[in-house]
Amino acid sequence: MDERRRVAAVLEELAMLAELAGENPFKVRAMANAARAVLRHQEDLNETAARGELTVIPGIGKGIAAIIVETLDRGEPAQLAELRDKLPAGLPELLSLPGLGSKRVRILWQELGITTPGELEYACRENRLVTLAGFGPASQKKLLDAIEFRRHSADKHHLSTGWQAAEETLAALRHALPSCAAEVAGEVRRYCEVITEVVVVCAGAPAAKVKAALAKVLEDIAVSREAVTGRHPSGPPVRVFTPPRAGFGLALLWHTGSREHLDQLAAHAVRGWLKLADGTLADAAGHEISCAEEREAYGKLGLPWIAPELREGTGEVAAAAKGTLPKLVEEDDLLGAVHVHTTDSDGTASLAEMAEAASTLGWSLLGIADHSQVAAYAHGLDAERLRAQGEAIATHNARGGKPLLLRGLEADVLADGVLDLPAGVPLDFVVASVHSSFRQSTEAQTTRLARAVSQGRGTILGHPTGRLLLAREGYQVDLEAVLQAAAKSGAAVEINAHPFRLDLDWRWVRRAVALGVPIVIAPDAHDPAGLTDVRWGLGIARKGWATASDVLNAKPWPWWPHEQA
DNA sequence: GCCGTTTTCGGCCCGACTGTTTTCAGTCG
Repeated sequence: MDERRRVAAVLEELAMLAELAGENPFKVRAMANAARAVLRHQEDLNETAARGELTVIPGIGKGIAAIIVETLDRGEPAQLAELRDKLPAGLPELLSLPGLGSKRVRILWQELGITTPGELEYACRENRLVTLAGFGPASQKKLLDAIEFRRHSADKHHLSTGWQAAEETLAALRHALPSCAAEVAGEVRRYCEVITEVVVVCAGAPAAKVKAALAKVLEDIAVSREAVTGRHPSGPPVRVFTPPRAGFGLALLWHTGSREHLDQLAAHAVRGWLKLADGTLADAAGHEISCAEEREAYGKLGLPWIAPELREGTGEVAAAAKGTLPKLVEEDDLLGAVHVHTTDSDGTASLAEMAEAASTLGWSLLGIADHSQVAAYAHGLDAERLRAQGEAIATHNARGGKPLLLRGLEADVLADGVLDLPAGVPLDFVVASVHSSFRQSTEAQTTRLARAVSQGRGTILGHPTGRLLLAREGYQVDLEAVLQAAAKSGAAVEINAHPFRLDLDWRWVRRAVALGVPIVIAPDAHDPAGLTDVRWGLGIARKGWATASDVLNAKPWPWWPHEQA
């Protein structure tokens, strides 16, 4: 973690604990603001501190400058340890439950002595919350649901987490066992938005060597008959299968496909007088057929290779047999991306830095979409600042700067589906974003979002949730109705690829494709590194059977306004 | 705690919803 992030994390924790301790809310906010200021600060913090110029940074005064210096020198300010000692350790976890803020957490703690989610669950089940001031039957039920949801998702992980764990595992194997064939399989390879485990196939090495190779990457490593298992420090369990080298292709096929995909493959195999079961393929005489490469395994089954993203048993085997598999959207198809934040709202890099990062990625388009005015918490742009940003973008484009920048806005959807758009400021596109006002009945949320989407071409629907998800359980939208509205108005639907907002279920992507609603793959990036998050969105698009022509930011971009001019 | 003065105190970012009240505090984004 770089120095800025480390200091910002300390300031954020200080703010959270100070809030729980009941300190002045404005002091708390000052800490949180300072954390953001640190993230935005361009220069090396140590150098700024050495010159004694920390207080030059807006939002940082004498007090917080001292905290930063202490953090840089000693790793942590004394204040932080004091606050941790003063407060029960479970309070931050309580605070993270939806519906609980610092005030209510303090009431639970001081009135009922509740300091952990477990204690809270007991209290709810014993009906002890209803007598508490500010609480009632409804909040008791909501909290129980939230705890239940958390338990239910405890063994689920975001794709980005699984991806990271898979890459580290794979790198360790390839480094230690260069002669082996190793590849990621399972849910990660299929680009499932949520994964329960990481699966890797490593062929051609004894399990003991595989175990040794993983010692630095995984915890709790064990060797069973068919696999080496462990747990990545970030959470997900990892299984590494170790077939003989000659069986790599078939093992990869077997450990990648969903149960449904494998069942359909087995049914297809029978028609060719073959038997696919338990990871082995045999001919009519019962002789085992080995396949060193995956393409070869599909070939033996009389099928072309099927992209891993499609292996969910939703028609891909039949399509492969008929030769009608789609030509999925590829990374090279992407011209660029939209929905990118800058320091003008809550990003941590400037417009110029984001443009440069996009150019480095080889993109020719970048759509800037900072927060709209009502999102004051994120320093949303009013008409004047939005106009100024638009002018900066126009200047960049007029100079022939790379990439071409689009003027956009992530506009919150206000009451009755009205978008928070300042009048008279020209925009190339808008990302309609669900505001907290959407936390009401499914019907009302759907109506509002559908109205927002029907406001016209170039509107991109942001953050819709079809099912789950780990971090976004609050939204309830009838996506079918919203997609219908989008289909009518020519609006596009966004796949938000931010690791924690990867919440457009691939089944809805497929539905959008079927309805002819264009898809936009958006990184929702707040810094240059975030731009590469489009890979998650790209994977989900492919999983939803999207081709280049289904994706708005793949060639060509028909509504690109500057081309029309 | 930060900031900016009509400089040493008073304001700090806001709109909407929910569940609890019986007019509003707490939470969220």
